[in-house]
Parts: sequence; structure tokens; C-alpha cells
Amino acid sequence: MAFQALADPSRRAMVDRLAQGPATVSELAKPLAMSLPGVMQHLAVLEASGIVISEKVGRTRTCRIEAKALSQAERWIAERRALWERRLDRLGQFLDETKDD
Amino acid sequence: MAFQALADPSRRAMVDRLAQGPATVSELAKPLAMSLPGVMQHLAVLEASGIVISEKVGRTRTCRIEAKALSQAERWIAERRALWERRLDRLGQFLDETKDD
DNA sequence: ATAACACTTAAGTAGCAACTTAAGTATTGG
DNA sequence: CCAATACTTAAGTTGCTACTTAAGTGTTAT
Repeated sequence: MAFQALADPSRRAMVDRLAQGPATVSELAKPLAMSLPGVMQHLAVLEASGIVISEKVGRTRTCRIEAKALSQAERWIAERRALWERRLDRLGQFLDETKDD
Repeated sequence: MAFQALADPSRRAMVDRLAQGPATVSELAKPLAMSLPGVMQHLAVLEASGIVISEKVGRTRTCRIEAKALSQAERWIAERRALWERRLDRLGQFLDETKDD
């Protein structure tokens, strides 16, 4: 669900902003050429994916990044890439070892 | 565009398979409960994102992972996470340094 | 030649995703 | 109190996504 969440440019902009530190919904919305309900919907997707957590105090909701969900997505990619690159390395090694036949 | 590509479970399954090594379109399709044209469309998305490269020889098309595109997506996440975690570290440090006032 | 194989193209459809506007609910400062 | 603030809910629209089937195009084995 994390990749789904990161697939949208507006949501990536929100994550980008939150990487600098917590922000309110309005602060997230400000740079986004979009209505506030639109931002809320994106926020809901980010929260459902576990990438963002928010908490309401008084009338303002403050959002922050949950690093764990980001790590998980990061690791998914890293594992596949590592598998593939290890394969390429073995292939290269094999070619080197057999090149003077 | 990479996150968009990785957002779909069928496409992730294809990447998963390709991480083990190159495969033909039919091989990718086999475990996928989907018509071949459906698989072709997913493949097109993966290729457009740069995550997969394919080459046709004779009547078979062989697909493989392009690690560069995966690294790029991985780094996008890593950078944001690092930024956020560095922030948390600074905060923890600050709290430690001022805890005996 | 011709049949089987491995895609490929085209065209259509159902459902989802990303918005919108309008109206509503708590908080908070004056 | 009441107006402004900061979201929140509901409902509708539009466009895109993930499929499908049907009908190709080359390639290879017989």
C-alpha cells in the first residue's frame, strides 16, 4: 500500500514537506493548488499506508512521518535490487574466470 | 513514475520474478491469473518507468530489471527518511542535554 | 506449406482515483 | 456571544487503470 500512496505527485509533495518536520493540514495544503478536502483525501491515503500519522489537538491536526513504513518500502526495493545485482556480479565473475580458455 | 509502476500488485509480482533473473513475457504471465494482453500492458508500464527493459529475439521477448531505476526510487525514500530521522535524533539529543535543569 | 507458438494491436468496459462544491462541526480570539 | 479559523463530511463528476475479447503479425518446427 506504500507504493500506491507514493504514486501520486501531490502525496509525494506532502511527504517531502513532512520530511522537514511536522505540519498541520493547512500547511500541507498551502503549496498544493487544490481544495482542502482534496488534501484531506490524500492525507487519508498516506495514513492508511502507515507513512503518515496525525493527531488532532484543539482545532488543528498535526501530521508527521512514520519512518517505519518508509523503511519497509525502501527495503522492498533494496531486496529485489540486491538480488538482481548479486546475479549480475556472479555472471561477471564467471565471465572473468573463463575468459582465457 | 517508478512508484506508479510499483503501485500495482501484479507488477510487483513481475518485478519479484525478474529479480531472480530474466524471463520471457509468457513466463511472467504464467503465475498471473490474467490474459496475455493484460500482462503486456503491465510490462509497458514497467518499461515506461525504466524499471524493466526488454528485448525481442525471434518470437520471444526477454525482460530484465534495470537496477538504476530501482535505485532511484529507493534513494527518494531513503533521503526523506534520513531527513526525518536526523530531525528526531537532534530532538532526542536536545532533550537529553537539557534533562537536568 | 502449414500448424503451433509467442507475442501484439485494437477496441471496449467496469471500477477506482482524484478531484470538486456545498454544507457542517468543533475551537478559539475578541 | 459571535465571527473567524481549521478542519470534516457528503455527494457528485471526470478521467484514468486494469482488465477483457477478438483479431492480427512474425517465427519456428514438421
